[in-house]
Amino acid sequence: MLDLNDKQSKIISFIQDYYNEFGISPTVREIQNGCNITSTSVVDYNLKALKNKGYLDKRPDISRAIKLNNINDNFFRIPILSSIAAGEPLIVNPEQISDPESYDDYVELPNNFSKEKKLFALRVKGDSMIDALISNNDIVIMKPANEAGNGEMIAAWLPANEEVTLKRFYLRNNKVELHSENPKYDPIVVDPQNVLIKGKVVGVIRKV
Amino acid sequence: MLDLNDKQSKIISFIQDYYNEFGISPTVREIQNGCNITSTSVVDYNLKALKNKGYLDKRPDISRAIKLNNINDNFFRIPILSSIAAGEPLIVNPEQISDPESYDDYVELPNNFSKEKKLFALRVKGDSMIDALISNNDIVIMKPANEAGNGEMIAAWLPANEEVTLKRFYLRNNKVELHSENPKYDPIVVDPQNVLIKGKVVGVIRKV
DNA sequence: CTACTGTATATATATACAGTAG
DNA sequence: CTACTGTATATATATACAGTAG
Repeated sequence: MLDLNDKQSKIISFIQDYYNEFGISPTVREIQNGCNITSTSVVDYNLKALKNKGYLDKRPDISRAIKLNNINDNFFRIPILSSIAAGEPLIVNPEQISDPESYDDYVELPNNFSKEKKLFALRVKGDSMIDALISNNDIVIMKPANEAGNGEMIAAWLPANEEVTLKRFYLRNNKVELHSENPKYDPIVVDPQNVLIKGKVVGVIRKV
Repeated sequence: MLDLNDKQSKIISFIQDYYNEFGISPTVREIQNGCNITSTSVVDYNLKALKNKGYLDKRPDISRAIKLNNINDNFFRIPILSSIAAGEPLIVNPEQISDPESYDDYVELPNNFSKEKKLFALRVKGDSMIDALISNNDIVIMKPANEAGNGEMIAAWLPANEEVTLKRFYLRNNKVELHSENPKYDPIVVDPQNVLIKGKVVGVIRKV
């Protein structure tokens, strides 16, 4: 995508927000007022520029016919932060996800999947959760969380190993036990300060 | 929902179709022409009636501000026809699904889930596919199909048992073998004429 | 009452146009 | 050239209004 100046990105945001609120696109005049622009000509001028840059489409002479090229109002996008149990660290904290649009790898979920929209996803690598019916390449949908109850399926960051892993959480005798759902793998037992819970599993998606 | 007369359901369909094509709602005049209505007043009159009946909403004096109350353009709805391996027959053939909107039980999938939109879904009952990582209450997304290749996961109708079952398909020595993915269950071996393939599994969705 | 016909009209709206500044 | 200012204007558009028919 080509760069946008301040005015143009403000126009895009305004159209997006207006669309989210009303389900239709704003008029040139509404953009003018909403973005504090001096005249409709300037809006027109910048809309043409945005059209040339590929950010939107417009039907001529038709009211409210601006269409942003990546508008999606009926499902929400959550980023696939990284793979898990594959040695790669989570690049960012799930709490710090600012703009899901900026991630290349994502899944889109219908709005009725969950009321909670601040979810993220991880692609599962390996077979450690096979007995929980989660296999290699499945996408797990996660809700950000810092703590967990016994038996909950969580993604945890292990600083010692520098990896994120998908496990069932148990706190026993002041130790955190992370259980795989595969008899091949023994539980990981660590002190609580050596494990950082990143989120809880709220769904699984697999394409066959 | 209250009943609609011919003209009003035609108007609703026209708005829906127009929206699907252009991503915005039509004007009163476009509805007039598209539905062969004599004057804009009649459109206005019927739009008010439709608003009162709850079929749409409208912002006054605003162009193209009609919003159908159940418009969904970014994901598609597929019906959950019934449960499988639970003794209940499939009520209809998946090929005969006319209007996915008319089913009470459904899942909504983002448009990018599959190019094929004529899918249906079944809710899994039982543990016969546990080794394929499909468990009780999972929803399997199916593509309608009448035949299958060896090893494919299919939903099949067994007239003798009057049930739909989820199995892996194998054709060996002129017999159809339907294999569970659970060592607890023996394969079902039947003559080809005693089994009707209904669809192939294309996805699995589970909410935790 | 409901369900229109036919016409008029105010305004919502996109866009053109003549300048201006760097 | 780019990026505006300020104004004008054609038309796109929603809606009102006076009737009419059953």
